[in-house]
Amino acid sequence: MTMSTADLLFPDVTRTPADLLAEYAPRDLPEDAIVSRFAPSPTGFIHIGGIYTALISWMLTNQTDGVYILRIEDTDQKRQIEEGVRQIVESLMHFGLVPDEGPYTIGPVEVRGDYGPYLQSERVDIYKVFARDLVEKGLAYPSFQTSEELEAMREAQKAQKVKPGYYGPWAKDRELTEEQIAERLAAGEPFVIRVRAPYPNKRKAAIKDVVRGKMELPGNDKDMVILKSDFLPTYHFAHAVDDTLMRVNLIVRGDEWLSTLPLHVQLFEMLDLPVPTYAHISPIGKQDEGSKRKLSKRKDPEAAASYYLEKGYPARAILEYCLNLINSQFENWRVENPEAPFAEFPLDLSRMSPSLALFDLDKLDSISKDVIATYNAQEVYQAALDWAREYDPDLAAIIEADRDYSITVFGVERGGEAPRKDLANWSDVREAYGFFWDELYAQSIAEQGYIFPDVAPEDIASVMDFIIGHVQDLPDRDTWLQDMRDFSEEAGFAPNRKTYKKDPDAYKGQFGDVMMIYRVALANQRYTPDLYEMVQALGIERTVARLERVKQWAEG
RNA sequence: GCCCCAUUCGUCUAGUGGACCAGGACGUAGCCCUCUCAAGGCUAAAACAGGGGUUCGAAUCCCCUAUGGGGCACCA
Repeated sequence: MTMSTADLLFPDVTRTPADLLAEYAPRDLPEDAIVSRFAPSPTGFIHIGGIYTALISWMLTNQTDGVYILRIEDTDQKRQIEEGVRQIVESLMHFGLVPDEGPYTIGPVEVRGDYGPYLQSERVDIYKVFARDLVEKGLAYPSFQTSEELEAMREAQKAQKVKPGYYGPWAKDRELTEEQIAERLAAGEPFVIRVRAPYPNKRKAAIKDVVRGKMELPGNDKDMVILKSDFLPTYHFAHAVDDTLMRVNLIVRGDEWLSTLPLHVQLFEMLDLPVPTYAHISPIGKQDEGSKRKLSKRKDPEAAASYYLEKGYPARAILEYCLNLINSQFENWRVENPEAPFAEFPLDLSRMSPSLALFDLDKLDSISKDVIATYNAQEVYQAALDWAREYDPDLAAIIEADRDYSITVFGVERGGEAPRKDLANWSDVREAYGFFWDELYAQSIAEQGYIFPDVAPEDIASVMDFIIGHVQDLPDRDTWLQDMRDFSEEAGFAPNRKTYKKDPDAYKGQFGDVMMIYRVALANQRYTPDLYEMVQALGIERTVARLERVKQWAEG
């Protein structure tokens, strides 16, 4: 008796596609619920574009009471990276984009789901069922070419100036008889399974794409590999099988898949499965020597999502920036809904631009400043500390040493109507607030000396004298300022710049100089928050100590 | 080389045949406020890639060119 090619190829397959379709039944969800998935390779590296894609899926599925799945595309055994899955999940958790279903256990959090396995390498038996089905229907066949033969074929095609690929007349094994196949199988020749694409293919592939609208692409006529020689599927086949069985109804992915879309549509049709809706999104790019290009994992450190975390951008700022790229209406929505969680923003893929967007760090900074401006002092303290523990341990130790004081510091000019917007990320903390902590203040003086304006030392000393006496019993803000003005004038400083400019020789300087002396004495910086608030935050003791030291310096 | 996709200020974009001498945001510049910054307010410079059509009328529709992006793997 002779065995069919399908039996020869897949002797251990007992189930049919119908069995699997029944096993992974349609989900019991609201009519318009979106089921989507994030499907990275397990390299551990998350591209900022990955976060961008995951964010879209997360938003849409959350807003429709759908399901957001993490599926790991580990079908390329050459690229395995240990711990990759864990790193991916941790990154997603850091951004708050936690999948509803997936292959992971992190600490107490165990996430599985009824539509797994979620690791493609564990789904081999499932792919075989569908591959066998195609072989039985004559829509797929084993192909025995070696990579050398394929390379030679491509060379020949290049020489003849015809399009490269395994198709029609070039597809040598397309017309192998069952007997021939049986022989070569018996001889133990390695093989792959290829789809039998119509050739020539005049039919156009009709596609529903939420970002680009309706499209018609030339139908596929290449006999693409669906199962590799190790029986692991290629992306194309896994996409059709997995997204069907997981009942995914919206495929969000990069537009690099556009060119293989006709193949995907063809696969669904061959398997007699409904074609899902797609959202092909454009990549994030950067300006590179006058031209735009996609952010490259190899060349651009800023392609890694972790890059922004290291800099200390709050996850929310990064996500809000991404939202801004996805739908520019987001920024108007944000103005109208300053308090609302960004997850409530009605994301609309049809309003997304189909072309490449450049990542704009200035814009990120601006958004991040707005985000941080909504934090209260404790939140700033906590977030800055969390960041510093990982990326700037010295700073962490310093701000942690006196928690109450640090919170007071972060409360300067914060929480009112117009909060300071001087932090775009946590690595800005040192520069903007460092001087508040004695250690960093002393360090600054040690490194660059005092940076007073050009005023005689004895005048600085006399300013110190006055402030030291005056600061002991700090009056209200207006009085304080008026006292400073009065002192300044009595001490021989012009009341304002204009007056000073008119007759520079008549004055020691101007009021602003006095205040600058005050400021530098306390911070050794030219740029600081409001002086009055600074004094309050520093406290009398610390303030006087700094002033005394300056006085000594000025006198000596 | 072939195929697909895209193209509005520096950047992200609004714009779906007349409401556009093209609007907003970031960035830039100036002014105001002011003890320095930050913020805030006001103002300014700044774009429909080019060429042909279609139409009474085009940023918007069609064609060509240019430029950019992506693909042409037993990688995703």
